[in-house]
Amino acid sequence: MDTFSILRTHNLRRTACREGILKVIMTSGKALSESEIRSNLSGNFDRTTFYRSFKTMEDSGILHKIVVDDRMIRYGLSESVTGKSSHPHFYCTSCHSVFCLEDSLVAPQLPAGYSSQNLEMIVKGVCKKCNA
Amino acid sequence: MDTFSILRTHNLRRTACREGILKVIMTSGKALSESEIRSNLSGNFDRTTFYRSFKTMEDSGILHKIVVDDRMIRYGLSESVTGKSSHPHFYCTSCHSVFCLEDSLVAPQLPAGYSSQNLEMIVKGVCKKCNA
DNA sequence: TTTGTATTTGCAATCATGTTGCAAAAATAG
DNA sequence: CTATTTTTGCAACATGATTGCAAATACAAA
Repeated sequence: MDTFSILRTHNLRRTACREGILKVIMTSGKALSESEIRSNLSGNFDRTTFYRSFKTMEDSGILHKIVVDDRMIRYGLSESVTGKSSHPHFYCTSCHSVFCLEDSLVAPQLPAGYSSQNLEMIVKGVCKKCNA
Repeated sequence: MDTFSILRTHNLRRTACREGILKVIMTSGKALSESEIRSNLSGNFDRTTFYRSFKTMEDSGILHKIVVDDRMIRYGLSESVTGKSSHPHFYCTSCHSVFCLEDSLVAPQLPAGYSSQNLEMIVKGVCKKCNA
């Protein structure tokens, strides 16, 4: 799906910043941080605009956050856009990249009274490239 | 185990800040953020001292970080101290508390060439108290 | 195509979180 | 008690993120 259709089906206006962000993420096939996205983006946008674009697209369900403990928030395309189901992520402690894993996630048993909205799993380790 | 023994068995000096942090976490039975810990702590320590205490105790394997997407790092007692095995955490999106879940974690299959060091799972939802 | 309205942008200011160097203070070993 | 090593607190700094507001832009409707 192209960036234009993604924005349109989520009732968002088409702006250069949003389209640029989506294009960079889609091309990379990974979840990226704000700084990674900015350095791969043609055109110069204010940080504020970036943060607001992320928030808007997250709220609309286009992007989802991935947080690893290096305190850098990364954004990836959400399941409704990729068509994939919920899956674990792999964080390479050497090159700091985040990849999607293919397995599906199994929800743990919750105590009585608790309700679940969402499931996140991060596997930390070293990726193929860094292991070589 | 008391705070004194914990520090001693990990070859750390016994300081008021470290003992205070441990005591607050142990009493709460949850993973807490720096600000939560500070507000429950008698005695006033510089922010720097706090951060250094966390880092020292994390490096020694007494504490471990838990990161949820509100960008607040929480610290809980690590498995070597509690005797528990690796387990998922529950994050309440209403009261922002973090609880430990009892299930054990199952590692997903990794692609060839990838190696795993560590596994984290966060279930987001609403806890018993907030559901009531 | 032009115009009107609602949304989005960029800027400046501000806040929160976290880190570093360094001298003074405290903890431990002997 | 003293010497040595570690830890603390302060100031300065870095980074990530948010807010208010006026100017610019996107889009729908004429």
